[in-house]
Amino acid sequence: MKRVTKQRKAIEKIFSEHSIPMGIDELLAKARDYVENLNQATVYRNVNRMVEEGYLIKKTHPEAGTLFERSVKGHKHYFHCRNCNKLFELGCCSINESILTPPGFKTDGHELHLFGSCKECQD
Amino acid sequence: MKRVTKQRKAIEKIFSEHSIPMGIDELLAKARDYVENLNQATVYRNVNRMVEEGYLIKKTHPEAGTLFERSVKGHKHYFHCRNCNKLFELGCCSINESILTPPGFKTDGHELHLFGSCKECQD
DNA sequence: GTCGTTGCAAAGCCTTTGCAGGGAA
DNA sequence: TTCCCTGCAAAGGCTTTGCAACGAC
Repeated sequence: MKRVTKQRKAIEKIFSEHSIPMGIDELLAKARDYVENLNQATVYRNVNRMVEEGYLIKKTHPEAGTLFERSVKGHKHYFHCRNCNKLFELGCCSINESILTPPGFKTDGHELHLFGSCKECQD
Repeated sequence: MKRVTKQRKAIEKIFSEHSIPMGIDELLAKARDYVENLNQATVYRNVNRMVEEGYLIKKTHPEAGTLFERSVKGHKHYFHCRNCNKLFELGCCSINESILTPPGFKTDGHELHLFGSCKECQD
């Protein structure tokens, strides 16, 4: 049976407050505000379990490494700075999924990533 | 100055014959048909350089790990099956990047992913 | 001959795992 | 009390790096 530990609560809290994908280190740092001596292995174990449970989605970016985010079906739009590798959330768009979906396939969400330089990396 | 070694030629040849993304091991195995004692580190060094040169693109698949494929210019659109994790290529779209780009940011490309179930996973 | 490349092995990450103690139910 | 979860440290797996030898130019 599953147990609700303060470590797990802390990690859930982080994800409930941040919708941007996060790496293990970032997550660990934030979670340590709630659980001072939180261990990295514990974070790994929890996020992996959350992925299995379907609460999180695991992504791997060639440069940013492994990232986790809340699994939310539907629109997701990010601006990805090629220079500093930060992700920025974008507003909504008007993608017509059905036009793009191949026959026989069923679409339940989409993700759009823009690539370029963010404001701070323009110099 | 760059030198054209038989090792590098072998790796280029593999990519010119296969358009599907390949992992290091697969690549190494194939390339050893041409260069018997090809070393793994050499493959890593070459593909990394090819990525820098823009000849290859590095991707990470949740299950298959790190994959390399020839870079093809233009928009990239994939259908990602949530069930079997396969990627399918989609046709073109008509994204208006400038509408979505925040003020002060500069966009130079985008990627669109649809998510859902592929034809074979509908059952 | 020069100096970029390779092969080999060691070192570096990131992630997982074994184990004993701690804590939720 | 039970036994799942955590912290710690060690082990794994993938990737990079140092170094001497090799080979393209």
